[in-house]
Amino acid sequence: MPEQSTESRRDELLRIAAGLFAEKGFKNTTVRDIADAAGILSGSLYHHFDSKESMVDEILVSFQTELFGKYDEILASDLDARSKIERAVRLSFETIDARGPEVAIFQNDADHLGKFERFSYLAERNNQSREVWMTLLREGLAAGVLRQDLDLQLVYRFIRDTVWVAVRWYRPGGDLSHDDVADQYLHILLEGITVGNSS
Amino acid sequence: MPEQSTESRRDELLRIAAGLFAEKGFKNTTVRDIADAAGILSGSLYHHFDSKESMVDEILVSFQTELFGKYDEILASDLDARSKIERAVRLSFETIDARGPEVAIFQNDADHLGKFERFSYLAERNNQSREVWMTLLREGLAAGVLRQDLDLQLVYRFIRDTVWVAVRWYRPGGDLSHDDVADQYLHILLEGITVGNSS
DNA sequence: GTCTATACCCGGATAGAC
DNA sequence: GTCTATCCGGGTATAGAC
Repeated sequence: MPEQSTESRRDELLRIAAGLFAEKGFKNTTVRDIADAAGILSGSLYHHFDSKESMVDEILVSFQTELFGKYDEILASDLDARSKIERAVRLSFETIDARGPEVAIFQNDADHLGKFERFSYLAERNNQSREVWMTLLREGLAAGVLRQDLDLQLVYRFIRDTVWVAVRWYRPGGDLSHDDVADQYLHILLEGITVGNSS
Repeated sequence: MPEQSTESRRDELLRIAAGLFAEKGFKNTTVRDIADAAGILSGSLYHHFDSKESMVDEILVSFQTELFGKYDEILASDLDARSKIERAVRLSFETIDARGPEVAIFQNDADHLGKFERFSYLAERNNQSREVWMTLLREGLAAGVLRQDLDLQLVYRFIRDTVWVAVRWYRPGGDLSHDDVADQYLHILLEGITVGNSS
């Protein structure tokens, strides 16, 4: 078994920290909180990491690298316009399922962290995300899939906000799978909640 | 003029605090921040308020009293089921427009504050809000306005999350009025973004 | 109603022993 | 790789003068 799941102590500490950052917020989580949860003392954390900032930095970078790799796969695929939008929406709910803490940190703390130079990549990723979605929506409009009277910028904002906000209540392993949630959400997004709509 | 807009010093301080709580979060806003913004020293705040907690408490209570009064008006009105849902959605965007800071505080800090006894009313209001929306949705279903295959609990969560999340980007006095945003959002919610849907 | 001065606690981070 | 001990800054809150 060449790739066994040996989580290094370092990775374990990052996972513990991510959970706490997600739950309480970055600033409201103390290094003592993290150390307590890991069963060590706060000073010992500094054997592994420079600072609390370094920890959240590492968490966010690795998360975003993975996520945007998947967005790029969707853009590069030969799916039709509607299917690409569906895939991108489903990717969000899969990500909430698999990487909930990272999504929550991003939702709650990215705005604040982004003000510091060290985290300037957060704003770049934000722009990149907008470009991905606007490309998908424009393709949908050009393909005649989307209604012509939509304000695409506004549609983008709604989708961006709504595909991620479920991280507040979704719990992996609960009654609803991420696929169930994605099905319902796509149905609402694509066809609305009222009767008399197509498909 | 019997009701002139004499904002008391106390009210002014609460307004300043609300803006800062909304921008930086409750815990990340210091009493010194508030005092600086008000042009006084931190010690002087304690002439007006017991504590920082009292300030956010007062802000949240008065906001919620006002908001839920309006929900009750909608419930008690003789509008048809679809119109009630539309009114409730529009009320959210009106509230974001008129009381943005309070909405933001509620969105960002209510979960955390709600863990303390002093703020237990937040959980009660949360339940009350769910009851309002579930009532409206059940009326919509009974009236044949909504699709029968919807998971109403899930629809409720989506609406709850999405009608308030616009507080993150909406700016009063900008290009889009709250009515514009509500129009577009209702269109998406009720009929979806794809072509071939009714009305 | 505001200021001065200060108490007290908790936060991130460090140095060096083990 | 962890612990002990500690520094220092900044946080909430208080007492009393003005």
